[in-house]
Amino acid sequence: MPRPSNDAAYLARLQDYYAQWRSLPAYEPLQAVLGLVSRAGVAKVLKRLRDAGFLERTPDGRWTPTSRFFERPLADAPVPAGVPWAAADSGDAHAIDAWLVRHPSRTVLIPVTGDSMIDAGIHPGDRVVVERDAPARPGDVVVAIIDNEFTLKTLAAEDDQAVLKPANPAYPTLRPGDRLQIFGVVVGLIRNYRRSS
Amino acid sequence: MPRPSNDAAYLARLQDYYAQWRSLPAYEPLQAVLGLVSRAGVAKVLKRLRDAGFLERTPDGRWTPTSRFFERPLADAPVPAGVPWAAADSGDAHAIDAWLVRHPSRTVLIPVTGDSMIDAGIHPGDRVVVERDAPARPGDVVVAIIDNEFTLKTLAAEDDQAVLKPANPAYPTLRPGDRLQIFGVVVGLIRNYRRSS
DNA sequence: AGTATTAGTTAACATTTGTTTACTAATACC
DNA sequence: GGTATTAGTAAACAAATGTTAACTAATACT
Repeated sequence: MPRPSNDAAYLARLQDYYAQWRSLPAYEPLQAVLGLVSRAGVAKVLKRLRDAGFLERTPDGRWTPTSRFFERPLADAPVPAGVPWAAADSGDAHAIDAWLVRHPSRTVLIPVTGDSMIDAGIHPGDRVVVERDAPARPGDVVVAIIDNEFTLKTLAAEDDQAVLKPANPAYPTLRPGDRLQIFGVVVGLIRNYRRSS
Repeated sequence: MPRPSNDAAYLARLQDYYAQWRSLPAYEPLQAVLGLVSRAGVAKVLKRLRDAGFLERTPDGRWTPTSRFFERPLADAPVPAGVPWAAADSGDAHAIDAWLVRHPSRTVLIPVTGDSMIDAGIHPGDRVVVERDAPARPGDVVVAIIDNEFTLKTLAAEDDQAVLKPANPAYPTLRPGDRLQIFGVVVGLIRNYRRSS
């Protein structure tokens, strides 16, 4: 019964625009982007895309993409059934950042030196994504400051004392006692196999 | 002579807002975000941030972040304990996306399942950054297609034959012979310790 | 202390914004 | 063919938008 919509095409145009400008246009420029003639039409398209889960509103009422907006199927590949589709092209490359960094102003990248956390999959040359002033819980990987140096360890509790455990049997557990100073919590990790820069 | 601006703080608030909403607010809500009282003040802040290279305009005049907006401070380890935050102000910054993704249109993210590469620090739940159609050399971690499924292994040469070696003694070396089909080369890896989404 | 410089405010402006209501037109199903 | 349903248009609206100009106040340097 209903007249079919080509919302897929509208979504594609919005994705292209957003990939280029990292922002959505206002209604009037959206007319041109979507190929419509009336702002009212634009409003209806946006509402449908919201109902489909691709858009939402910021606190001040602006339209903004949801995470679903950035999802892309694994195109052109002999995709085996059962392989999750979390692939991306250029449009999603930007989402790496957003996925790892929740509070940009408090987030710092720290290069990893040494192999004391190698059993946790944290290798020399990796960079850990560290959020400062985040609450650290036992089990978290944290960046602590010991003897004026950064050190990367797993926070643990031992007899009601906070201790720092390496993920490498060759290193000892640190028991800094009151001198424990936590710089931040490791919330992510990135590794570049091309090792340039 | 000039009165000092705390544009760094303003930028931080914008970054946090954008990280949460993937969009910049309008002038009036920006007053609240920035802690200003007048829209005119907002306009001046935005212009300064544009002049500093953090913001630009979309074709229809909206403010939008530049690539520089997404750069993260890169702390050097070790860092003097007294001034940990100084590391962030060292000017050494780093854009995660640009560092990991060199050819966006050929780059794909693939979630890691299984532990066959765990000794290489590639854990289940990680996402590998895969570049398709890149030349694969022995020693590279590659995504191969075996029996219609993705598999993550290290490419190696053995008697002039290409073989796929796992990084886990519990798994066998694969010798696909002519049936070896390489989907892409792993150029990077990202891990999110917060595991949400 | 004096002064040049700039951050931020206040007030006003035309323009644009997003939305609503009533309408037309295209489509899928019976 | 007939009809219910929805995509999109047209016109109108109040409200918010972005900008300018004149002003005040804080700061760094001499």
